[in-house]
Amino acid sequence: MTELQPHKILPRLDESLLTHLPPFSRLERRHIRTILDQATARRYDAGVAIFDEGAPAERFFMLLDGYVRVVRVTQSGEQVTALHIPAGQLLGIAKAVGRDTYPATAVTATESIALSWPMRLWESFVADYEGFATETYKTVGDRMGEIHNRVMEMATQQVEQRVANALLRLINQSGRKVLDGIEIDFPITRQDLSELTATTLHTASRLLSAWEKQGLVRSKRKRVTVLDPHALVVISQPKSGL
DNA sequence: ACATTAATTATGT
DNA sequence: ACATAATTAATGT
Repeated sequence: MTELQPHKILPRLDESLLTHLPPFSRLERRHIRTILDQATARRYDAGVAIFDEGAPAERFFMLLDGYVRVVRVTQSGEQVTALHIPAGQLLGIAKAVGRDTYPATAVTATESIALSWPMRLWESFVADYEGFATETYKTVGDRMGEIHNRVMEMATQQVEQRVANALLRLINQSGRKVLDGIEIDFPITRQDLSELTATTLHTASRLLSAWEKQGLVRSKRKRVTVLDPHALVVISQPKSGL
């Protein structure tokens, strides 16, 4: 009890942490080694910001465990969750989109572990490691596509369809199979869901309650399980005649 | 077809 | 006991 250390750095990072992750999977062992030797590992409690929107992008991250939400704040001060990022993906890669500040805030949805590197290493990673660039730009493209899809949804679909779609995406990207359905693998509130779909907490709550009565979903506080994905797919289809 | 306001209840530390 | 989450009804645009 005499030596209090705020947080411990993990002793030695094992190469197996990175070998199976897309940005690094094609690299030779010695490359992985030098990459790991330059990395800093940190553990984050749930609900803390890994970095803040607008702050100088000093480091980029690889999420090893947990989930983070990428959050932006509008002029009027409302929070909007842009997307969720599961373990195994890069994070805070401002340089990949030509920025030197973070474009959004990253908040841990669960307790998480991430590696990080100083941003000055970005160029050398891209230059030195075959496949790193292509893989990361692919994920950037995927994310932009997803955000774009949501913007389209906001304009065209009704609330009921949007939250149905949001739930379907969440179980596809971050779902965990349980006995009778697929549970969203991180704590998510009605508020979160409403931010994802640009509606109010109350509407999201009503829809969830209604679907629960119909046996499509089951939810406890902060946990949502989809029991009948197909029924949600049906709901997510725009109604004919509009 | 939704949001907003407000009151009420449930749930987790 | 307290704060946070979720439900529900009433009212507004």
